Amino acid sequence: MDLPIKISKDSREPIYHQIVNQFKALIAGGHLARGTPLPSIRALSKDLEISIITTRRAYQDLEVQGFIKTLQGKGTFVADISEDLKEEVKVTSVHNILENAVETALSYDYTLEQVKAIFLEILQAKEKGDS
Amino acid sequence: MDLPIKISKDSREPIYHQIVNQFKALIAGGHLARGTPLPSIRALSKDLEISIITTRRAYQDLEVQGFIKTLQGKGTFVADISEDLKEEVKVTSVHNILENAVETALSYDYTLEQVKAIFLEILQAKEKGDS
DNA sequence: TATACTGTGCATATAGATATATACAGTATA
DNA sequence: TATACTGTATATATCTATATGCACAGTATA
Repeated sequence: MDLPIKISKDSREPIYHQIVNQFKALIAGGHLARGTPLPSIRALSKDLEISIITTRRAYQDLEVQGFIKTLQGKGTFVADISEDLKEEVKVTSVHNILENAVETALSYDYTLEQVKAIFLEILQAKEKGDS
Repeated sequence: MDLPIKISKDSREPIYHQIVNQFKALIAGGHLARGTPLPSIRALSKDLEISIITTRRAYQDLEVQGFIKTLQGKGTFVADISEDLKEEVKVTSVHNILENAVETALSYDYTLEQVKAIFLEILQAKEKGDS
């Protein structure tokens, strides 16, 4: 299991929140099939150099939101969620953040045309060797 | 002076931060010309129902960043910043948030084409009666 | 059964945002 | 000059989010 979970300890966003969001994206995005075991809280904690409690909090949040399920003594696994739900999570997450970005641009007095132009530039940059 | 400063006390974003960002957008976006007086810290505090210290902190941050200047006893005013600087603030702020949104979409396994389609939908919605 | 894994619960530490009180100092103006 | 505005400084209190350490409990398996 070589999960691409990366956290920033300097970010304003809480660590447990970063973990939750990244797993949500991996699960809703289809990179983690149902039943797949997640790293144990101790393993992930050691890997990310954070406390067990922080990892646990992230896993608890994910469980409450229905993305994973934990079995004491056995481990933590990707929950059995429907494709519809995954799709809905994808759509709303991405829609919200994009809409928020547009709102911010408008608050800076950009016109819709300008926002579109900037956005298309960003996409073009991504199409080339950005990553 | 009827400033459109709105804060959310429930937001994860600190109140002073919300105030800073909104004034930045108003100033960089050209809605507040240089020399325009801002509300006094006491007036804004009362208006937003927050403490004077919180307002003061926001104003101090804005001053450090060069957007306003305060004169003891006189008040607080929009600073004399160049159009170039305003433009740079606009560009970087909006570019960053849009880029971040795209990154998030990619993390959810959307393709660039899909992101573009969703984005264009949002723009179209805005063009109609969204506000 | 021993042991080495899993997750769990509780009590606490730390940092940051915010609120409050108090006193001070500069400015405008009737 | 009186007063009613401005901003300033400082010290403290409170609340909350976040992170943590430690002891406990369930499970798998050699």
